[in-house]
Amino acid sequence: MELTVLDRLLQIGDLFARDMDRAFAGTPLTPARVRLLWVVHHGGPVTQHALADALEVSPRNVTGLVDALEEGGYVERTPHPTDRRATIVRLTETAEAQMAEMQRDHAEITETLLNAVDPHDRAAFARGVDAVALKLEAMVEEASAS
Amino acid sequence: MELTVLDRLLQIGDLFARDMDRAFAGTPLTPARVRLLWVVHHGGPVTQHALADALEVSPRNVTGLVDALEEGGYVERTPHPTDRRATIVRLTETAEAQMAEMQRDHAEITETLLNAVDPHDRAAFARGVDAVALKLEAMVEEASAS
DNA sequence: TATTGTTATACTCTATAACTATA
DNA sequence: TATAGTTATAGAGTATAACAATA
Repeated sequence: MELTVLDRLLQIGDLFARDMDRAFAGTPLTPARVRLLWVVHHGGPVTQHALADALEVSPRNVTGLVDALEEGGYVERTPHPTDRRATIVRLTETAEAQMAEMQRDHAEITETLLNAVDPHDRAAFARGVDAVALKLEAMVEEASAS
Repeated sequence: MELTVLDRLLQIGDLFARDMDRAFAGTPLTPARVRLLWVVHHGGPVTQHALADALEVSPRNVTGLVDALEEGGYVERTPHPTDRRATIVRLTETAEAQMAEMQRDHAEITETLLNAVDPHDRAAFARGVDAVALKLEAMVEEASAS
């Protein structure tokens, strides 16, 4: 069975996710937890509520993820300086270093994958990927509006 | 923050998954269950064990998915003609029709997305997607071998 | 002895609803 | 009255291990 372009695109996401999974096997890190760390790494210390919004999950879900990450020594809960209801989540030094390394790996993988594309095709490929992502985004938005 | 090509590719997978989710909201169909139906639709009636291999999940997991799908009227368990240990899973007519429709939608989406790519870029884009998928597949295989 | 599917158990991700402390 | 986070509860996906029936 020949794979369509869409199949290929979905396959890429799957492969990448599975590779990430494998990379964190044996640690308490799971995809959802890594995603939280990734968001805090990029956005800096943040309240759990804002984190729930950023991850598009429920506040309750964030509580569980932060619980596990705190116990594993990846994040710290510190009180909000002015709002005593709120909790600020920040990465520990270990986690910060780990995310920085992950970011380097990410960049390296991006480069390796792009190098796998014929040099003459690269620019068109990048434009195509952009166009498809934007189109799909618009389609999903339109669909969820109706 | 500018998105890299890899980010875009991952975003495409995410968007698509979320759209599928939304499409089956309100039914007992979930991503894992739809995936099982999809595999049976394409491969035909199959034992649960073979299904576990195809889906790359545990046999126990298949039992649960088939339980739910059987209760919902999407699949039927029938005895294997010669091996009395084994169970054959087949789609009901309803599910078969639903999967056929999904396949048509899938093809339509593929076409719409490709049409979003500049005609001059299309061939190069398709070649690039193929190259990236194959490269990533090779990378994952190599990584899991070590 | 090996294989198929199931029961038993457990962990993770996710959600909604009710509650507490604070704003 | 509204908001931040937690407790309570529940469903889904996943895994391993033990087991029964069959090959």
